[in-house]
Amino acid sequence: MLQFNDKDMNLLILLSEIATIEQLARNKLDNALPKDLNISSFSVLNHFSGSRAEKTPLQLARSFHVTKGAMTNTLNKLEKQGYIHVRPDWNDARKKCVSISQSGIDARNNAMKSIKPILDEIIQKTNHMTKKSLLGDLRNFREAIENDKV
Amino acid sequence: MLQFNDKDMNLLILLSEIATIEQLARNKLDNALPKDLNISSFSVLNHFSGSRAEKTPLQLARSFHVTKGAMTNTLNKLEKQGYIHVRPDWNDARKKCVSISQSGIDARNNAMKSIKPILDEIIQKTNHMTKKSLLGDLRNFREAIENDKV
DNA sequence: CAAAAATATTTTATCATTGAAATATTATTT
DNA sequence: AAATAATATTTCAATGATAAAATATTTTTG
Repeated sequence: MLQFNDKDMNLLILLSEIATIEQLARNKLDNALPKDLNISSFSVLNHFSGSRAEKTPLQLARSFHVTKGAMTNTLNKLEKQGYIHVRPDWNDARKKCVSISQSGIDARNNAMKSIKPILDEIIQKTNHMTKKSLLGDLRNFREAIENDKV
Repeated sequence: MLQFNDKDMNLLILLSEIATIEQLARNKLDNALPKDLNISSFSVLNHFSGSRAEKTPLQLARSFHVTKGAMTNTLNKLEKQGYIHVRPDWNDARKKCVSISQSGIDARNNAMKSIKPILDEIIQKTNHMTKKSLLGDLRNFREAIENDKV
């Protein structure tokens, strides 16, 4: 009779808890966002609100741990909407440089307003310590997954 | 000039950390699993390894926070593979009763063996306290998201 | 310097999920 | 008991992601 140890089982439970939260949060936010912005597009815009420095599509794909094709798709939509600027890299014709536009900033701020009630409800229902220890633990945990070579 | 408070921003960072981990873990496990089992199918089989009691498709959909259509899809595949038994509920013809088969148990154990190296590497790279506090905090956090009516 | 390898982006086929509609059955209302 | 509402499952079109191949450009090698 096969047996797996408790640590493995507990890790699977932990991962499934994470997957559940991701699904719940994604659906809630997706529904609350303006219909012209899905979570992927919003995340890219929000990323640029922290630092408006130009990024290449590949850098963005890596930041979000998403395939290059998926990022091409998201950036094409954002560009058509006028929310980002895309220009060639004059030093290397393989690359592009992506930055947020003013209307992208506006769209991001508007999107923030539409999801704020959801964020505030979650904040109100969880206490400060939970969220604070969660973030630190999650970052350690991500690094453990990110760095292993499989 | 629009301003959003730190709590909102930190919550978004936390959610994006969760999404990142989910994506990393999903890809790693998906690649490691036998090709006839994706994460969704494996999760259902694994669910039954804890308690082999029969469940309806709707109960399973709710457990995994997935739509009924998605669960129909997953269960159809598992049934074709012979990994689950599906029978009508004799008391209520709208319902079905799903349970795991012996070859489903075997497939699940086999799948566990194929992902074990990944699990063990993560376990080795994170310490016990991190994982222990993580799970508790995540459960509180999930409940905060789960229960709000939006 | 020409050929081969590496890098960046896009394209394509496939797949799993969603929301909503369709179907079937059971429970409730009047 | 007939009509209406509620519940469980399936189907369907649309969407967004993946892996892998295609294309274009730059870097490295011999």
